[in-house]
Amino acid sequence: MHSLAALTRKLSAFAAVEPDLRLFSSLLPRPQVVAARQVLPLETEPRHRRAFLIEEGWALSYKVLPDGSRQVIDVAVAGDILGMRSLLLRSCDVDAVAVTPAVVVEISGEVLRRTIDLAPRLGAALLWAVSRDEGLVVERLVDIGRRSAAERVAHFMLELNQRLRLVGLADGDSFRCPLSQAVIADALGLTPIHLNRTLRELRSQGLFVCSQGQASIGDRARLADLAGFDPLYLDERSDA
Amino acid sequence: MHSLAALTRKLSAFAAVEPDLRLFSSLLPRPQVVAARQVLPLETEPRHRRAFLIEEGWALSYKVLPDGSRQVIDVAVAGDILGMRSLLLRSCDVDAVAVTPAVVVEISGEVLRRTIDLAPRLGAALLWAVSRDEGLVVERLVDIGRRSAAERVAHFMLELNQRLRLVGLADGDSFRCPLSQAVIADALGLTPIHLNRTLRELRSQGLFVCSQGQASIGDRARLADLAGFDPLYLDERSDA
DNA sequence: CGCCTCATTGACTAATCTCAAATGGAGTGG
DNA sequence: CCACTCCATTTGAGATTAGTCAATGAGGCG
Repeated sequence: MHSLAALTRKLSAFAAVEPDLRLFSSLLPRPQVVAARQVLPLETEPRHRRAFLIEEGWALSYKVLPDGSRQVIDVAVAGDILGMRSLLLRSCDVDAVAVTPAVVVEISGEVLRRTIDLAPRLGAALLWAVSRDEGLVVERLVDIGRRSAAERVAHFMLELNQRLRLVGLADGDSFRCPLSQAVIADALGLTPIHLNRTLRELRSQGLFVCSQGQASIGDRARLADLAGFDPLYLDERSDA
Repeated sequence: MHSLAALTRKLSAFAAVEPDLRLFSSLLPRPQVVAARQVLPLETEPRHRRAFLIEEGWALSYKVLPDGSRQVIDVAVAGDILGMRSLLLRSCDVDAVAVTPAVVVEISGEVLRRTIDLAPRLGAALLWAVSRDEGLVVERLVDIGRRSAAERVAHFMLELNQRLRLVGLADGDSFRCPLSQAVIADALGLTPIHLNRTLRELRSQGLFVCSQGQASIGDRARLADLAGFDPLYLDERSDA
Protein backbone atom coordinates (compact mmCIF):
# COMPACT_ATOMS: atom_id res chain seq x y z
CA MET A 1 0.00 0.00 0.00
CA HIS A 2 1.17 3.52 -0.75
CA SER A 3 1.20 6.29 1.69
CA LEU A 4 0.17 8.88 -0.89
CA ALA A 5 0.74 11.26 1.96
CA ALA A 6 1.40 14.41 0.01
CA LEU A 7 -1.34 13.70 -2.51
CA THR A 8 -3.86 12.98 0.21
CA ARG A 9 -3.02 16.24 1.82
CA LYS A 10 -3.49 18.04 -1.44
CA LEU A 11 -6.76 16.45 -2.44
CA SER A 12 -8.37 16.62 0.93
CA ALA A 13 -8.39 20.35 0.46
CA PHE A 14 -10.86 19.72 -2.31
CA ALA A 15 -13.16 17.12 -0.87
CA ALA A 16 -13.36 14.22 1.52
CA VAL A 17 -11.78 11.59 -0.63
CA GLU A 18 -10.10 9.21 1.80
CA PRO A 19 -12.18 6.15 0.99
CA ASP A 20 -11.79 6.79 -2.71
CA LEU A 21 -8.08 7.24 -2.24
CA ARG A 22 -7.85 3.76 -0.78
CA LEU A 23 -9.48 2.44 -3.90
CA PHE A 24 -7.16 4.51 -6.04
CA SER A 25 -4.18 3.30 -4.11
CA SER A 26 -5.22 -0.32 -4.61
CA LEU A 27 -5.17 0.23 -8.36
CA LEU A 28 -1.69 1.69 -8.41
CA PRO A 29 1.54 -0.22 -8.95
CA ARG A 30 4.28 -0.12 -6.35
CA PRO A 31 6.39 3.01 -6.02
CA GLN A 32 9.62 3.07 -7.98
CA VAL A 33 12.88 4.53 -6.87
CA VAL A 34 14.53 6.44 -9.69
CA ALA A 35 17.95 8.04 -9.96
CA ALA A 36 18.65 11.65 -10.69
CA ARG A 37 18.49 12.37 -14.42
CA GLN A 38 16.44 9.30 -15.06
CA VAL A 39 13.73 9.81 -17.63
CA LEU A 40 10.14 9.29 -16.55
CA PRO A 41 8.65 7.92 -19.74
CA LEU A 42 5.29 9.62 -20.23
CA GLU A 43 4.92 7.83 -23.50
CA THR A 44 6.38 4.48 -24.45
CA GLU A 45 4.44 3.17 -27.39
CA PRO A 46 2.34 5.63 -29.34
CA ARG A 47 -0.91 4.78 -27.60
CA HIS A 48 0.48 4.00 -24.22
CA ARG A 49 0.74 6.97 -21.93
CA ARG A 50 1.24 7.36 -18.26
CA ALA A 51 1.59 9.99 -15.59
CA PHE A 52 3.80 9.97 -12.53
CA LEU A 53 2.91 10.90 -9.03
CA ILE A 54 5.96 12.24 -7.26
CA GLU A 55 6.17 10.90 -3.72
CA GLU A 56 9.63 12.15 -2.94
CA GLY A 57 12.32 14.14 -4.68
CA TRP A 58 12.16 16.60 -7.55
CA ALA A 59 11.20 16.07 -11.15
CA LEU A 60 10.21 18.21 -14.08
CA SER A 61 8.43 18.08 -17.40
CA TYR A 62 9.66 19.88 -20.44
CA LYS A 63 9.26 20.19 -24.12
CA VAL A 64 12.08 20.12 -26.62
CA LEU A 65 11.80 22.19 -29.77
CA PRO A 66 13.03 21.17 -33.18
CA ASP A 67 16.07 23.43 -32.79
CA GLY A 68 17.06 21.66 -29.59
CA SER A 69 16.12 24.37 -27.16
CA ARG A 70 14.10 23.31 -24.17
CA GLN A 71 11.21 24.80 -22.26
CA VAL A 72 10.62 23.50 -18.77
CA ILE A 73 6.89 23.40 -18.10
CA ASP A 74 6.44 22.06 -14.60
CA VAL A 75 8.70 21.62 -11.67
CA ALA A 76 7.20 18.92 -9.48
CA VAL A 77 7.82 18.10 -5.85
CA ALA A 78 6.16 15.66 -3.46
CA GLY A 79 2.44 15.33 -4.11
CA ASP A 80 2.57 16.72 -7.62
CA ILE A 81 1.62 14.72 -10.66
CA LEU A 82 3.51 14.98 -13.93
CA GLY A 83 2.04 14.11 -17.27
CA MET A 84 -1.62 14.08 -16.37
CA ARG A 85 -2.35 16.22 -19.38
CA SER A 86 -0.77 13.79 -21.79
CA LEU A 87 -2.84 11.07 -20.21
CA LEU A 88 -6.09 12.80 -20.93
CA LEU A 89 -5.22 14.40 -24.20
CA ARG A 90 -3.25 13.43 -27.19
CA SER A 91 -0.76 15.92 -26.03
CA CYS A 92 2.55 15.63 -27.71
CA ASP A 93 6.22 15.79 -27.14
CA VAL A 94 6.29 16.43 -23.45
CA ASP A 95 8.97 14.56 -21.57
CA ALA A 96 9.71 14.25 -17.91
CA VAL A 97 12.84 13.57 -15.95
CA ALA A 98 13.88 13.24 -12.34
CA VAL A 99 16.09 16.04 -11.07
CA THR A 100 17.11 14.33 -7.86
CA PRO A 101 16.81 10.73 -6.78
CA ALA A 102 13.07 10.29 -6.37
CA VAL A 103 10.26 7.96 -5.47
CA VAL A 104 7.49 7.94 -8.03
CA VAL A 105 4.29 6.03 -8.72
CA GLU A 106 3.22 5.37 -12.24
CA ILE A 107 -0.39 6.20 -13.13
CA SER A 108 -1.52 4.54 -16.30
CA GLY A 109 -4.41 5.77 -18.41
CA GLU A 110 -6.18 2.57 -17.51
CA VAL A 111 -5.92 3.28 -13.80
CA LEU A 112 -7.09 6.84 -14.24
CA ARG A 113 -10.04 5.78 -16.34
CA ARG A 114 -11.06 3.13 -13.85
CA THR A 115 -10.70 5.63 -11.04
CA ILE A 116 -12.92 8.17 -12.75
CA ASP A 117 -15.36 5.38 -13.47
CA LEU A 118 -15.45 3.84 -10.01
CA ALA A 119 -14.96 7.01 -8.01
CA PRO A 120 -15.88 9.98 -10.15
CA ARG A 121 -15.59 12.30 -7.24
CA LEU A 122 -11.96 11.42 -6.75
CA GLY A 123 -11.55 11.76 -10.50
CA ALA A 124 -12.86 15.27 -10.23
CA ALA A 125 -10.52 15.94 -7.32
CA LEU A 126 -7.55 14.70 -9.31
CA LEU A 127 -8.47 16.87 -12.24
CA TRP A 128 -8.90 19.74 -9.87
CA ALA A 129 -5.39 19.20 -8.59
CA VAL A 130 -4.16 19.23 -12.14
CA SER A 131 -6.07 22.41 -12.75
CA ARG A 132 -4.41 23.93 -9.72
CA ASP A 133 -1.01 23.03 -11.05
CA GLU A 134 -1.97 24.67 -14.28
CA GLY A 135 -2.33 27.85 -12.34
CA LEU A 136 1.40 27.69 -11.97
CA VAL A 137 1.78 27.42 -15.72
CA VAL A 138 -0.32 30.52 -16.16
CA GLU A 139 1.84 32.34 -13.70
CA ARG A 140 4.92 31.22 -15.57
CA LEU A 141 3.32 32.46 -18.76
CA VAL A 142 2.91 35.91 -17.30
CA ASP A 143 6.40 35.65 -15.95
CA ILE A 144 7.97 34.95 -19.28
CA GLY A 145 5.67 37.07 -21.35
CA ARG A 146 5.79 40.31 -19.48
CA ARG A 147 8.53 40.39 -16.91
CA SER A 148 12.21 41.20 -17.13
CA ALA A 149 14.83 38.61 -16.31
CA ALA A 150 15.27 39.80 -12.74
CA GLU A 151 11.54 39.92 -12.16
CA ARG A 152 11.17 36.42 -13.54
CA VAL A 153 13.79 35.00 -11.27
CA ALA A 154 12.38 36.80 -8.27
CA HIS A 155 8.89 35.57 -8.99
CA PHE A 156 9.97 32.03 -9.69
CA MET A 157 11.91 31.75 -6.48
CA LEU A 158 9.18 33.24 -4.35
CA GLU A 159 6.71 30.84 -5.89
CA LEU A 160 8.99 27.91 -5.31
CA ASN A 161 9.58 28.91 -1.73
CA GLN A 162 5.86 29.21 -1.14
CA ARG A 163 5.11 25.83 -2.71
CA LEU A 164 7.77 24.15 -0.62
CA ARG A 165 6.41 25.74 2.50
CA LEU A 166 2.96 24.41 1.69
CA VAL A 167 4.24 20.84 1.63
CA GLY A 168 6.56 21.30 4.56
CA LEU A 169 9.80 21.32 2.58
CA ALA A 170 10.76 24.85 3.51
CA ASP A 171 10.37 26.74 6.66
CA GLY A 172 11.34 30.34 6.39
CA ASP A 173 13.27 32.10 3.68
CA SER A 174 15.72 29.30 3.06
CA PHE A 175 15.13 26.15 1.09
CA ARG A 176 16.92 23.41 -0.77
CA CYS A 177 16.87 24.01 -4.48
CA PRO A 178 18.50 21.21 -6.47
CA LEU A 179 17.71 22.88 -9.78
CA SER A 180 20.75 23.77 -11.85
CA GLN A 181 20.99 27.17 -13.45
CA ALA A 182 20.45 25.51 -16.80
CA VAL A 183 17.12 24.12 -15.61
CA ILE A 184 15.98 27.38 -14.10
CA ALA A 185 16.95 29.20 -17.26
CA ASP A 186 14.94 26.74 -19.33
CA ALA A 187 11.97 27.26 -17.05
CA LEU A 188 12.16 31.03 -17.33
CA GLY A 189 12.89 31.34 -21.02
CA LEU A 190 16.40 32.69 -20.44
CA THR A 191 19.92 31.70 -21.39
CA PRO A 192 21.94 30.09 -18.61
CA ILE A 193 24.48 32.86 -19.08
CA HIS A 194 21.93 35.59 -18.69
CA LEU A 195 20.35 33.83 -15.74
CA ASN A 196 23.74 33.65 -14.10
CA ARG A 197 24.28 37.37 -14.47
CA THR A 198 20.79 38.04 -13.19
CA LEU A 199 21.43 35.89 -10.13
CA ARG A 200 24.63 37.79 -9.54
CA GLU A 201 22.71 41.02 -9.70
CA LEU A 202 20.10 39.82 -7.20
CA ARG A 203 22.88 38.56 -4.96
CA SER A 204 24.78 41.82 -5.07
CA GLN A 205 21.65 43.62 -3.98
CA GLY A 206 21.11 41.23 -1.12
CA LEU A 207 17.75 40.14 -2.46
CA PHE A 208 18.36 36.49 -3.12
CA VAL A 209 21.18 33.99 -2.94
CA CYS A 210 21.36 30.56 -4.48
CA SER A 211 24.40 28.35 -4.42
CA GLN A 212 25.34 24.76 -3.70
CA GLY A 213 21.73 23.71 -4.04
CA GLN A 214 20.75 25.98 -1.20
CA ALA A 215 18.58 29.01 -1.83
CA SER A 216 17.89 31.87 0.48
CA ILE A 217 15.68 34.88 0.24
CA GLY A 218 17.60 37.86 1.54
CA ASP A 219 14.94 40.52 1.48
CA ARG A 220 11.48 39.11 0.97
CA ALA A 221 9.73 42.44 0.88
CA ARG A 222 11.91 43.95 -1.81
CA LEU A 223 11.98 40.70 -3.76
CA ALA A 224 8.19 40.44 -3.72
CA ASP A 225 7.94 44.05 -4.73
CA LEU A 226 10.30 43.50 -7.63
CA ALA A 227 8.39 40.42 -8.76
CA GLY A 228 4.91 41.74 -8.18
CA PHE A 229 4.39 38.53 -6.28
CA ASP A 230 1.04 37.61 -4.82
CA PRO A 231 1.02 34.14 -3.20
CA LEU A 232 -2.76 33.93 -3.43
CA TYR A 233 -2.78 31.72 -6.50
CA LEU A 234 -0.87 29.06 -4.63
CA ASP A 235 -3.46 28.71 -1.96
CA GLU A 236 -4.37 25.07 -1.93
CA ARG A 237 -7.72 25.43 -0.34
CA SER A 238 -10.64 25.01 -2.61
CA ASP A 239 -13.74 27.12 -2.38
CA ALA A 240 -15.88 24.10 -3.01
CA MET B 1 -33.14 26.17 -22.42
CA HIS B 2 -29.65 26.56 -23.77
CA SER B 3 -28.36 24.90 -26.83
CA LEU B 4 -24.88 24.45 -25.37
CA ALA B 5 -24.13 23.22 -28.86
CA ALA B 6 -20.42 23.89 -28.95
CA LEU B 7 -19.89 22.67 -25.40
CA THR B 8 -21.82 19.49 -26.04
CA ARG B 9 -19.71 18.81 -29.03
CA LYS B 10 -16.57 19.33 -27.03
CA LEU B 11 -17.51 17.22 -24.06
CA SER B 12 -18.98 14.36 -26.00
CA ALA B 13 -15.47 13.68 -27.19
CA PHE B 14 -14.73 12.80 -23.60
CA ALA B 15 -17.71 10.77 -22.55
CA ALA B 16 -21.39 10.28 -23.13
CA VAL B 17 -22.68 13.18 -21.12
CA GLU B 18 -25.92 14.21 -22.82
CA PRO B 19 -28.25 13.36 -19.93
CA ASP B 20 -25.91 15.08 -17.51
CA LEU B 21 -25.74 18.07 -19.80
CA ARG B 22 -29.48 18.47 -19.60
CA LEU B 23 -29.17 18.61 -15.86
CA PHE B 24 -26.31 21.07 -16.14
CA SER B 25 -28.27 23.19 -18.53
CA SER B 26 -31.23 23.31 -16.17
CA LEU B 27 -28.99 24.77 -13.49
CA LEU B 28 -27.64 27.54 -15.69
CA PRO B 29 -29.03 31.05 -15.97
CA ARG B 30 -30.15 32.41 -19.31
CA PRO B 31 -27.53 33.39 -21.86
CA GLN B 32 -26.52 37.03 -21.88
CA VAL B 33 -25.74 39.13 -24.89
CA VAL B 34 -22.70 41.30 -24.27
CA ALA B 35 -21.14 44.05 -26.33
CA ALA B 36 -17.59 44.12 -27.59
CA ARG B 37 -15.19 45.35 -24.91
CA GLN B 38 -17.61 44.52 -22.18
CA VAL B 39 -15.96 43.06 -19.11
CA LEU B 40 -16.98 39.56 -18.04
CA PRO B 41 -16.67 39.87 -14.29
CA LEU B 42 -14.98 36.73 -13.04
CA GLU B 43 -15.00 38.14 -9.56
CA THR B 44 -17.48 40.57 -8.11
CA GLU B 45 -17.26 40.35 -4.38
CA PRO B 46 -14.14 38.75 -2.90
CA ARG B 47 -15.76 35.37 -2.36
CA HIS B 48 -18.02 35.39 -5.33
CA ARG B 49 -16.51 34.01 -8.48
CA ARG B 50 -17.92 32.86 -11.75
CA ALA B 51 -16.88 31.47 -15.06
CA PHE B 52 -18.34 32.17 -18.48
CA LEU B 53 -19.20 29.72 -21.16
CA ILE B 54 -18.83 31.40 -24.54
CA GLU B 55 -21.69 30.43 -26.82
CA GLU B 56 -20.93 32.87 -29.58
CA GLY B 57 -18.33 35.49 -30.32
CA TRP B 58 -14.80 35.96 -29.04
CA ALA B 59 -13.55 36.73 -25.57
CA LEU B 60 -10.29 36.54 -23.71
CA SER B 61 -8.84 36.36 -20.26
CA TYR B 62 -5.78 38.28 -19.23
CA LYS B 63 -3.75 39.37 -16.31
CA VAL B 64 -2.59 42.89 -15.67
CA LEU B 65 0.73 43.48 -13.96
CA PRO B 66 1.48 46.22 -11.48
CA ASP B 67 3.30 48.19 -14.17
CA GLY B 68 0.22 48.15 -16.38
CA SER B 69 1.44 45.67 -18.95
CA ARG B 70 -0.94 42.90 -19.86
CA GLN B 71 -0.57 39.24 -20.59
CA VAL B 72 -3.40 37.59 -22.46
CA ILE B 73 -3.85 34.06 -21.17
CA ASP B 74 -6.70 32.52 -23.12
CA VAL B 75 -8.47 33.43 -26.28
CA ALA B 76 -11.91 31.84 -26.15
CA VAL B 77 -14.34 31.09 -28.94
CA ALA B 78 -17.65 29.21 -29.00
CA GLY B 79 -17.66 26.26 -26.59
CA ASP B 80 -14.77 27.50 -24.51
CA ILE B 81 -15.07 28.38 -20.86
CA LEU B 82 -13.27 31.33 -19.34
CA GLY B 83 -12.44 31.61 -15.69
CA MET B 84 -12.94 28.01 -14.64
CA ARG B 85 -9.64 28.13 -12.87
CA SER B 86 -10.59 31.05 -10.73
CA LEU B 87 -13.78 29.22 -9.86
CA LEU B 88 -11.95 26.23 -8.47
CA LEU B 89 -8.99 27.96 -7.00
CA ARG B 90 -8.39 31.17 -5.20
CA SER B 91 -6.71 32.29 -8.30
CA CYS B 92 -6.23 35.97 -8.47
CA ASP B 93 -6.26 38.95 -10.68
CA VAL B 94 -7.43 37.33 -13.85
CA ASP B 95 -9.92 39.37 -15.81
CA ALA B 96 -11.96 38.58 -18.86
CA VAL B 97 -13.46 40.71 -21.57
CA ALA B 98 -15.47 40.23 -24.73
CA VAL B 99 -13.59 41.01 -27.91
CA THR B 100 -16.61 40.98 -30.18
CA PRO B 101 -20.30 41.12 -29.39
CA ALA B 102 -20.90 37.76 -27.76
CA VAL B 103 -23.42 35.44 -26.17
CA VAL B 104 -22.25 34.06 -22.86
CA VAL B 105 -23.62 31.95 -20.03
CA GLU B 106 -22.53 32.59 -16.51
CA ILE B 107 -21.42 29.58 -14.48
CA SER B 108 -21.37 30.25 -10.78
CA GLY B 109 -19.31 28.29 -8.33
CA GLU B 110 -22.56 27.09 -6.85
CA VAL B 111 -23.72 25.62 -10.15
CA LEU B 112 -20.38 23.95 -10.75
CA ARG B 113 -20.33 22.45 -7.29
CA ARG B 114 -23.86 21.13 -7.65
CA THR B 115 -23.01 19.73 -11.05
CA ILE B 116 -19.99 17.89 -9.73
CA ASP B 117 -22.12 16.67 -6.87
CA LEU B 118 -25.11 15.52 -8.88
CA ALA B 119 -23.27 14.41 -11.99
CA PRO B 120 -19.65 13.77 -11.09
CA ARG B 121 -18.97 12.32 -14.48
CA LEU B 122 -19.95 15.55 -16.19
CA GLY B 123 -17.89 17.34 -13.60
CA ALA B 124 -14.92 15.28 -14.65
CA ALA B 125 -15.69 16.01 -18.28
CA LEU B 126 -15.81 19.73 -17.59
CA LEU B 127 -12.52 19.63 -15.78
CA TRP B 128 -11.10 17.59 -18.61
CA ALA B 129 -12.16 20.30 -21.03
CA VAL B 130 -10.42 22.82 -18.84
CA SER B 131 -7.36 20.65 -18.81
CA ARG B 132 -7.45 20.52 -22.56
CA ASP B 133 -7.59 24.28 -22.74
CA GLU B 134 -4.61 24.37 -20.45
CA GLY B 135 -2.74 22.51 -23.13
CA LEU B 136 -3.05 25.68 -25.10
CA VAL B 137 -1.49 27.64 -22.28
CA VAL B 138 1.44 25.24 -22.22
CA GLU B 139 1.87 25.69 -25.91
CA ARG B 140 1.82 29.44 -25.45
CA LEU B 141 4.42 29.07 -22.74
CA VAL B 142 6.75 27.27 -25.10
CA ASP B 143 5.90 29.83 -27.71
CA ILE B 144 6.90 32.77 -25.60
CA GLY B 145 9.73 31.11 -23.77
CA ARG B 146 11.67 29.68 -26.61
CA ARG B 147 10.53 30.99 -29.94
CA SER B 148 11.40 34.12 -31.88
CA ALA B 149 8.75 36.71 -32.66
CA ALA B 150 8.09 35.34 -36.15
CA GLU B 151 7.86 31.79 -34.87
CA ARG B 152 5.46 32.85 -32.17
CA VAL B 153 3.14 34.57 -34.57
CA ALA B 154 3.27 31.66 -36.98
CA HIS B 155 2.49 29.19 -34.25
CA PHE B 156 -0.27 31.26 -32.75
CA MET B 157 -2.02 31.71 -36.05
CA LEU B 158 -1.78 28.07 -37.02
CA GLU B 159 -3.17 27.11 -33.65
CA LEU B 160 -5.99 29.59 -33.96
CA ASN B 161 -6.83 28.37 -37.43
CA GLN B 162 -6.89 24.79 -36.24
CA ARG B 163 -9.11 25.58 -33.28
CA LEU B 164 -11.55 27.46 -35.44
CA ARG B 165 -11.67 24.60 -37.88
CA LEU B 166 -12.47 22.21 -35.06
CA VAL B 167 -15.57 24.20 -34.14
CA GLY B 168 -16.55 24.93 -37.71
CA LEU B 169 -15.56 28.59 -37.73
CA ALA B 170 -12.88 28.22 -40.37
CA ASP B 171 -12.78 26.11 -43.41
CA GLY B 172 -9.45 26.20 -45.12
CA ASP B 173 -6.61 28.64 -44.68
CA SER B 174 -8.75 31.73 -44.21
CA PHE B 175 -10.55 32.77 -41.10
CA ARG B 176 -12.05 35.75 -39.36
CA CYS B 177 -9.74 37.10 -36.72
CA PRO B 178 -11.20 40.02 -34.78
CA LEU B 179 -8.16 40.30 -32.53
CA SER B 180 -6.36 43.63 -32.75
CA GLN B 181 -2.61 43.68 -33.03
CA ALA B 182 -2.46 44.98 -29.49
CA VAL B 183 -4.28 41.88 -28.25
CA ILE B 184 -2.16 39.48 -30.25
CA ALA B 185 0.96 41.21 -29.01
CA ASP B 186 -0.23 40.86 -25.43
CA ALA B 187 -0.89 37.19 -26.00
CA LEU B 188 2.54 36.58 -27.45
CA GLY B 189 4.59 38.68 -25.08
CA LEU B 190 5.55 41.20 -27.74
CA THR B 191 5.20 44.90 -28.25
CA PRO B 192 2.48 45.91 -30.69
CA ILE B 193 5.18 47.69 -32.68
CA HIS B 194 7.32 44.63 -32.95
CA LEU B 195 4.34 42.45 -33.75
CA ASN B 196 3.45 44.79 -36.54
CA ARG B 197 6.89 44.54 -38.07
CA THR B 198 6.81 40.79 -37.69
CA LEU B 199 3.47 40.59 -39.45
CA ARG B 200 4.89 42.72 -42.23
CA GLU B 201 7.76 40.33 -42.56
CA LEU B 202 5.50 37.29 -42.75
CA ARG B 203 3.34 39.12 -45.27
CA SER B 204 6.27 40.06 -47.47
CA GLN B 205 7.28 36.41 -47.58
CA GLY B 206 3.80 35.35 -48.53
CA LEU B 207 3.45 33.20 -45.43
CA PHE B 208 0.58 34.88 -43.68
CA VAL B 209 -1.68 37.89 -44.12
CA CYS B 210 -3.93 39.50 -41.58
CA SER B 211 -5.86 42.68 -42.14
CA GLN B 212 -9.34 44.07 -41.61
CA GLY B 213 -10.15 41.25 -39.25
CA GLN B 214 -9.53 38.69 -41.93
CA ALA B 215 -6.60 36.33 -41.68
CA SER B 216 -5.23 34.07 -44.32
CA ILE B 217 -2.47 31.52 -44.35
CA GLY B 218 -0.48 31.96 -47.51
CA ASP B 219 1.84 29.01 -47.31
CA ARG B 220 0.82 26.52 -44.67
CA ALA B 221 3.77 24.21 -45.17
CA ARG B 222 6.42 26.88 -44.75
CA LEU B 223 4.51 28.53 -41.92
CA ALA B 224 4.22 25.24 -40.04
CA ASP B 225 7.86 24.58 -40.64
CA LEU B 226 8.80 27.99 -39.29
CA ALA B 227 6.62 27.52 -36.22
CA GLY B 228 7.48 23.90 -35.57
CA PHE B 229 3.75 23.43 -35.44
CA ASP B 230 2.22 20.08 -34.62
CA PRO B 231 -1.58 20.19 -34.41
CA LEU B 232 -1.67 17.01 -32.35
CA TYR B 233 -2.15 18.78 -29.06
CA LEU B 234 -5.34 20.33 -30.32
CA ASP B 235 -6.94 17.00 -31.03
CA GLU B 236 -10.15 17.04 -29.08
CA ARG B 237 -10.63 13.35 -28.90
CA SER B 238 -9.91 11.80 -25.59
CA ASP B 239 -8.21 8.50 -25.19
CA ALA B 240 -10.59 7.56 -22.44
C1' DC C 1 44.93 12.31 -12.30
C1' DG C 2 41.48 13.02 -15.91
C1' DC C 3 36.90 13.77 -16.96
C1' DC C 4 32.64 15.26 -15.98
C1' DT C 5 29.09 18.99 -15.03
C1' DC C 6 28.08 23.35 -13.37
C1' DA C 7 29.03 28.08 -12.53
C1' DT C 8 31.23 32.28 -13.92
C1' DT C 9 33.12 35.98 -16.75
C1' DG C 10 34.25 38.88 -21.02
C1' DA C 11 33.47 40.82 -25.51
C1' DC C 12 30.52 41.20 -29.14
C1' DT C 13 25.97 40.67 -31.70
C1' DA C 14 21.25 40.55 -32.52
C1' DA C 15 16.52 40.83 -31.11
C1' DT C 16 13.32 43.46 -29.06
C1' DC C 17 11.70 47.61 -26.72
C1' DT C 18 10.93 52.68 -26.21
C1' DC C 19 9.82 57.00 -27.80
C1' DA C 20 7.92 59.71 -31.33
C1' DA C 21 5.24 60.57 -35.19
C1' DA C 22 2.66 59.83 -39.52
C1' DT C 23 -1.09 57.40 -41.85
C1' DG C 24 -5.68 55.83 -42.66
C1' DG C 25 -10.29 54.17 -41.91
C1' DA C 26 -14.81 54.48 -39.21
C1' DG C 27 -17.93 56.96 -36.99
C1' DT C 28 -20.02 61.65 -35.47
C1' DG C 29 -21.78 66.14 -35.45
C1' DG C 30 -22.39 70.17 -38.06
C1' DC D 1 -20.71 66.45 -47.71
C1' DC D 2 -17.24 68.07 -44.81
C1' DA D 3 -14.34 68.70 -40.74
C1' DC D 4 -13.05 66.28 -36.68
C1' DT D 5 -12.02 62.74 -33.44
C1' DC D 6 -10.88 58.15 -32.13
C1' DC D 7 -8.54 54.07 -32.93
C1' DA D 8 -5.63 50.79 -34.94
C1' DT D 9 -1.88 50.37 -37.87
C1' DT D 10 2.47 51.59 -39.73
C1' DT D 11 7.14 53.54 -39.89
C1' DG D 12 11.67 55.53 -38.16
C1' DA D 13 15.66 56.04 -35.01
C1' DG D 14 18.06 54.99 -31.05
C1' DA D 15 18.45 52.56 -26.48
C1' DT D 16 18.47 48.31 -23.97
C1' DT D 17 17.96 43.69 -22.97
C1' DA D 18 19.16 39.33 -23.73
C1' DG D 19 21.67 36.01 -26.69
C1' DT D 20 26.07 34.06 -28.83
C1' DC D 21 30.64 32.58 -28.80
C1' DA D 22 34.62 31.58 -26.28
C1' DA D 23 37.15 30.59 -22.32
C1' DT D 24 38.28 29.87 -17.37
C1' DG D 25 37.38 28.04 -12.61
C1' DA D 26 35.62 25.00 -9.16
C1' DG D 27 33.82 20.78 -7.31
C1' DG D 28 32.68 15.73 -7.64
C1' DC D 29 33.86 11.11 -9.01
C1' DG D 30 35.95 6.99 -10.99
